[in-house]
Amino acid sequence: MARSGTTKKVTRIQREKIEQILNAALDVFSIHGFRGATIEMIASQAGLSKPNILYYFDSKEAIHTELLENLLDAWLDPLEKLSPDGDPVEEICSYVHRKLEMARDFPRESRLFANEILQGAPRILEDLKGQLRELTDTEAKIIESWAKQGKIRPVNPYHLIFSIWATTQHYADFDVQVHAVLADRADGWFEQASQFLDTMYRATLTPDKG
Amino acid sequence: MARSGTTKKVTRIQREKIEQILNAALDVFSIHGFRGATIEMIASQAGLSKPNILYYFDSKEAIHTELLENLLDAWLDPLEKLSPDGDPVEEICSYVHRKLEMARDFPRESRLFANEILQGAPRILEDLKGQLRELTDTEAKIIESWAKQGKIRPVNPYHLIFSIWATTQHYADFDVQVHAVLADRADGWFEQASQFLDTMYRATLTPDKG
DNA sequence: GTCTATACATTGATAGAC
DNA sequence: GTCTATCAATGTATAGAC
Repeated sequence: MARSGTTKKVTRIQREKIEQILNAALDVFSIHGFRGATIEMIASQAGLSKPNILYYFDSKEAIHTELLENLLDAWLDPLEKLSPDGDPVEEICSYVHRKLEMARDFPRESRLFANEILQGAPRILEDLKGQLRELTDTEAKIIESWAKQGKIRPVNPYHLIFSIWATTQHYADFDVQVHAVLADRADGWFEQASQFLDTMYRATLTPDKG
Repeated sequence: MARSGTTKKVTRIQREKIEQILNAALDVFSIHGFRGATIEMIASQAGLSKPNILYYFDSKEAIHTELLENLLDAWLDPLEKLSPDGDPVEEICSYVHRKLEMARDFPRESRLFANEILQGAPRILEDLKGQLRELTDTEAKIIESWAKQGKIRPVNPYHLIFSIWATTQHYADFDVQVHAVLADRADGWFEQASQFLDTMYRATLTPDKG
């Protein structure tokens, strides 16, 4: 019996198999997208048979959904950590840094997310309009209040946030392009990007002296 | 006979039909990606029958390839127009503006490209490593020389270019997310983004006075 | 040139032996 | 729990009438 909604007891072995499948599925979905991926690919990547995958999950879509749900919380966590009490420029630069680290350490998650958004976010549009929108509103208000107090230069907080998402996730989502362009210089990309973005956001946000 | 490699005479009518199909295919591929798209979808969008599509193109892949080839030149054109003789900050800001206009006016092309890169650029990797890499090297050298002359602040030219691509294409590729977050404020997104990016890149690039 | 009908391959999902 | 075998659906591409 496949573990549908009514999960009872799940043994350690079962949990490990499920992790193994989800990990393989993340590999496959993040590269090929939902429709481009096949259960066969996931099975092969996980070292299991096709029906065995479907013993642990009801359907291909069920695997995909579980991955997306797991993703969203972790993905938004760095934004949530903007502290109103810290030094504004440092807070934002450290947010940029955390996001860039995620692009480096969790590129598959970034691409899974990008794939979903690109195709119109059919499975997470409600989350975007709810959870993400609320969180962004909250953080935008913090940024706005910093601007009003003259602690950072006046900028549109939403587009500041968009630019941070874009510039950092770019290194995961467009990884192939980045490497094609940098070629032999690609090795130090993380440090280079980190330094560039730090420079850019400090220049953008640091208020004029006097 | 399908118009394979050996194209002879192509009438005006034929050219129009081909345009019609390519336009419909761009709609479909840009949303669903290559594998997610079906010939049936393209046919329906173009108001033609499925075999009729395959009368004008050898295969689904042939349509996709033609779209990608048409795309690349137009896509890289704004970068090519960076003039070494203009005012550096203005040149770069106007490049940003042109790219943002393209995200607004050609979002389908942007998403088609993004889809392809996300999946590892199987069909255009050689172009990226050749054409794109050379062009970027050339423009990076121009930016570097501006920095050496003190006309802009010293920044890593490659990561400056990456950030411009990322921030502008974000409005096409992540359009759904942008609209979900901005909600009722979304109407003026282009002007807001344009102003924010102008502010950011001026702050980043304008050298300190004195 | 355009259609209907169809061949053929892929793939999601199930049945049933072990 | 895991496998082989298989079904049903989907989708690419072709054949052949008109």
